[in-house]
This record gives sequence, C-alpha cells and structure tokens, in this order.
Amino acid sequence: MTRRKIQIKKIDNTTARQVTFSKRRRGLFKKAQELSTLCDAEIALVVFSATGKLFEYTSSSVQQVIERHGLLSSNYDQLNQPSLELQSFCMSQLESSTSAALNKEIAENTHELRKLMGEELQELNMKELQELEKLLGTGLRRVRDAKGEFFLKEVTSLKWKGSQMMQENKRLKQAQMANRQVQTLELEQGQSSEPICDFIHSDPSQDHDSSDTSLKLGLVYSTRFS
Amino acid sequence: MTRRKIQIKKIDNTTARQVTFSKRRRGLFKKAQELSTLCDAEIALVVFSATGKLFEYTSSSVQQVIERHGLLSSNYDQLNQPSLELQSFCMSQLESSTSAALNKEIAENTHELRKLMGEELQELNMKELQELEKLLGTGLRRVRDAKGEFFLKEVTSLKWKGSQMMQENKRLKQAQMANRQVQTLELEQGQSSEPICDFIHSDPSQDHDSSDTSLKLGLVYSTRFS
DNA sequence: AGCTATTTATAACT
DNA sequence: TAGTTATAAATAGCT
Repeated sequence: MTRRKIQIKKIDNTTARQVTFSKRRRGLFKKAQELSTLCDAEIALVVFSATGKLFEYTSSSVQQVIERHGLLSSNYDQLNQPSLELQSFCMSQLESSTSAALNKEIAENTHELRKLMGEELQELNMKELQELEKLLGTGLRRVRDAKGEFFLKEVTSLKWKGSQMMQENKRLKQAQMANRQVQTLELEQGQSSEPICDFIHSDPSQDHDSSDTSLKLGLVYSTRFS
Repeated sequence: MTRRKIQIKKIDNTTARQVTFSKRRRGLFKKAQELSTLCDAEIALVVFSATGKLFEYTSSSVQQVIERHGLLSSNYDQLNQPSLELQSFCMSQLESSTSAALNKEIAENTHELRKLMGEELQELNMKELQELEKLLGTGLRRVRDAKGEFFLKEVTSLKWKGSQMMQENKRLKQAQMANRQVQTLELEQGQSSEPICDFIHSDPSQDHDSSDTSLKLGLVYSTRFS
C-alpha cells in the first residue's frame, strides 16, 4: 500500500509474508488499542500466525471484567457451600474419571477458586455469565461449547447412574421392610416364606434420605436427581 | 491523524465518540481481514461498544475449523454410545436441574449433535480440542472456564451423591443378607432377634452391580464413581 | 452520511 | 530483524 498498491491476496514469498505479518499485526494491535481507548470499547483480538504462533490483545476493560468474574462459577449457591475438605475429596474423586488434559485445567481452576473463597464470596449468576459470553462472540463460543458438551455427557451419565442407584436403593429398602414384616409374621404365626423383593406401587415420599448421615457435611448445590 | 493530530484518550463528546467508533471499527475490521488474507493468519476479533453493542469478525479459516469440529464432543466414546432414546431421557432429567439459560444452549447443542450422529461419527479428542482452545487465546478462555466450572460443580456434586448412594446401597444389601441369615437361624433354632443393620468391614468387590438390570441399555461413557 | 487535509500505516528497499 | 522512504490508506474536523 505504499511504494506500490498491493492486491489483498495471500503473499506467495514466505519471507515477505512473515515481514508483512509482523508489521501489520503490530498495526492492527495498535488500532485496536486506540479504538478501545478513544471510544471506551471492550476488545478481544486473537491472531494465530500461519506458523502456529499465537498473539492476543484484550482491552483492559475486558480483562478487568474477566478477572473480577471469570474465576467464579456462575450459579454458585452460597447457602449450600460445601466445606473445602469435602470439595477436595470430591475433586480427587473427579480426577480419576476425567482426561488428563482436563484435569490440569480443573486443578488450576480449583486452586484459584479456593483462594477466592477464602477472601470473599462474590456472586455471578448465569445470566451475567451469558452476557459475558455473548460479549466474546458466537464464533468463539462454539469451541467452548465443545468442552461444555464433554461435561454435559459426564453429568448426563452421572444422573442416569444416580437415578438407577436410587431405584435400587428404594427396592432394597422395601425388600428389607417386607422382610421384617415376614419376620414379624413368622414370630406371630410360626410360619415362613421366601423373601419378597419387588414392591412396585409405593409412595416415593416415604423413603426420603432416611438413613443417609452424610448430608450433614453440607454438599447440596442446586443439583437434583429427579 | 488528519485535519489535526489527536491524543489517544477517551473522547468526551458522545456524538463524536460514536462517530469515531463507527469509522475506526470499520477500519479495524478491514485491517484484520487484510492481515488474515495476506498472511494466511487466523483471526478472531470481538468488539463491544460502550453502549453494549457487539461486533465480531473471525477469519474464514477459524470458522472452518470451528464448524468442522466445534459441534462434536471431545472424548465421545463410540463403543459406549447410548441409544438416542436414552440420551433423550437423560436430557430431560438434566434439564430439570440446570438453569434456563444453560438449557437453551444445551438444547441447541443436543439437536446438532443428534443430527451429526445420524450422519457419521467423527472423533475429536481432548488434545485437539485443547489445541483449538489455545488457538483462541487465554484471555477468552477464562470466560469459557467459568462455564466449565459450573459443569464441574454439577459433576462433583453428582459423584458425591452417587458414592453416598452406593454406600447406602451396599449397607442395605448387607443388612438384607444378614436378615436372611437371621431368618435361616430362626427357622433352624426357633429363635428371634432385632435386625442388624450396620455391617462395617465388608469386601467391596462382592456386591458389584448385582441386581441392576438397567445397564443393558448401554449407557456407560467413561465415567466411574469410585 | 460525504468531503478532504492531514496523519498514519506500510511496501519496497537497504 | 531493524531502519528508511515514497506512497496508499485511514481518518479528524467539518458540512
């Protein structure tokens, strides 16, 4: 665009291309910074060179927003906050069933999350998070969603398993109850029978965490199985 | 920059600021597009105006990569693929326990995922996904992580609950077994006693999904509770 | 939205 | 990779 006007198409010469990349990248970042400052805009700019190198710029405003909110979960329920020990325990459980790559990121997040929990409990609801995501654009969103999909599968699987276990749990309790009744009958009438294992029509509200002593530890979040 | 040189600081006059924003934004996007074309670079640019409006640009290369891989989950296990019906069931279960905003996004993803599953099963491992994430920069990553954190909490909570239920499950089974032994004894000796409900030292390998008939449906993924 | 005098960015070259 | 310079492109102030 100067000694001569150029066509906007891929530069064939590798060296020339790299030089142009450096110069124009600098120019672009400068322009981005200027726009951000002059017009009070929030800007995120990511450039990935043909050789694989990453360059990025984010306006301080964006960074501040991210730093203030980014580390905290969106729908964190303060009322049902588990103890750090419990969280630590769950984390170790979790680590055994997720990929190594994810674990690394999770570990980092957890570390930062714990630091923050010790300081103050800020809240960021899902709506705000969605706003921020929107801010960063739909194009970038899809990559992140792939990761969400991963977690989604995990959650789905766990919920399924949970409901299965709950069912069996119920079945077992009822069987036990039946057993006791049989025992009582035996005592009263001196008779015996095979244990009855499958009651079908029962009131689900009856066997609500009757013998679970561990809930006192405080882990609840907003999750439900049913 | 032209009739007069200006200082790079926030423009006070609102109208002037908006005009400058429009002009410079267009310029920035053009420069980004040129850099992308000339140097074969992948660029993602997101601009959020002071008034809250979003503008974005992503180079076609980035878009292509995203479109090719972005919709597919990373560590999808083809060998343990659940039926669509089951997935549908789990999805409805899931929806009851996640926020409305997330549900919308999840629903969209699910729809697209199903379409793709009907066509062909491509795979994208976690490593590739991580590469792509890296490509899009750490600044933007944090926002996405906040969402991951949300899922992480859900997963953690579910695993905890699952393990609790498994424990109780085991306890119940043992109690039942003990009950039967007592019954046998009663029959043999004509005696009675209170049911014994808490065995503590038992072999965990004994009661491994003994009465769970639902696993035949095929949901396994790579998740484990232990 | 246009216009245009200037400033800025940068292609070709060293 | 860094510096120079002629020129193209962007744009501030104005209408």
